[in-house]
Amino acid sequence: MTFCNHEEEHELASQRARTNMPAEEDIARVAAAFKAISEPCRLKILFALRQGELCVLHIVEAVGGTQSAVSHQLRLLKANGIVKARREGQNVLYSLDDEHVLAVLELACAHLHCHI
Amino acid sequence: MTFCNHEEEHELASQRARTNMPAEEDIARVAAAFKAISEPCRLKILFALRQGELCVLHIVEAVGGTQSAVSHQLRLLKANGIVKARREGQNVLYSLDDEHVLAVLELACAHLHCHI
DNA sequence: TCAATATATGAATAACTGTTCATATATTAG
DNA sequence: CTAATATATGAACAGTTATTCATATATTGA
Repeated sequence: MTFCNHEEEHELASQRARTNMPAEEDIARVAAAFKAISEPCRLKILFALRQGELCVLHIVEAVGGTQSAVSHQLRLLKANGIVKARREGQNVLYSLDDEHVLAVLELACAHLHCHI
Repeated sequence: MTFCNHEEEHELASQRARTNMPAEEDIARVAAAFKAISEPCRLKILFALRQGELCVLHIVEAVGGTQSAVSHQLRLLKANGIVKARREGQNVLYSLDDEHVLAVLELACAHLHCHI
């Protein structure tokens, strides 16, 4: 505690930071969710799904890459609650899990000043 | 185009997905920003900074780890526009870059049903 | 100027992640 | 049932990333 000789309000903030730190488990879940949407290929999938639900090969068309790679990415996105899937005959249709996902994307784009 | 035999609306969605896909450069920037906040250690830093600006060693106290590791993480967060820093004497005080950052965190937590 | 404190960084290693390839499973048409 | 189409997955390799260690830079007080 000999470090940081600035005002008392910062000391208090430091204490609050410790007491208000979320549980390790919640931190890990949030981190995993962000990691899921932190690769260009997976982000492209999400941007593609803004248009509505798409089958796997349509997603492959939209984002490029191989069917296998896209399928692996979809599994990761689904495992982290970013997208959901439903089977319709031979096809599996993917879509964004809920409105939070699109909201986060739009916030991020606003933050980075890119108009999408 | 022989795949995916479902309704016409999905075909149209697929076409729109291609035409409305953001530029590679924007995709990369968004991905990098999410990657920056996708590691537990860096997320803890952000949660700590909810309380206001903190010097490096207070952050180290709040999140654990070594000073060196935290400093590396802070550099990454700053390089991606997630946090900002200002020097005050011997200390460098870090804070969340703007209100978008907190908003994204809160949205993510709401999505995952964790109350923080 | 010298010592002490705070912060930053280069290099190396260890751990993690994405892609590819081959193949497996699932569904439907014939 | 068989063939064809759509989707999923295990294993291995390649590329990336986080941490550590040692050290460098910056600021202040004596």
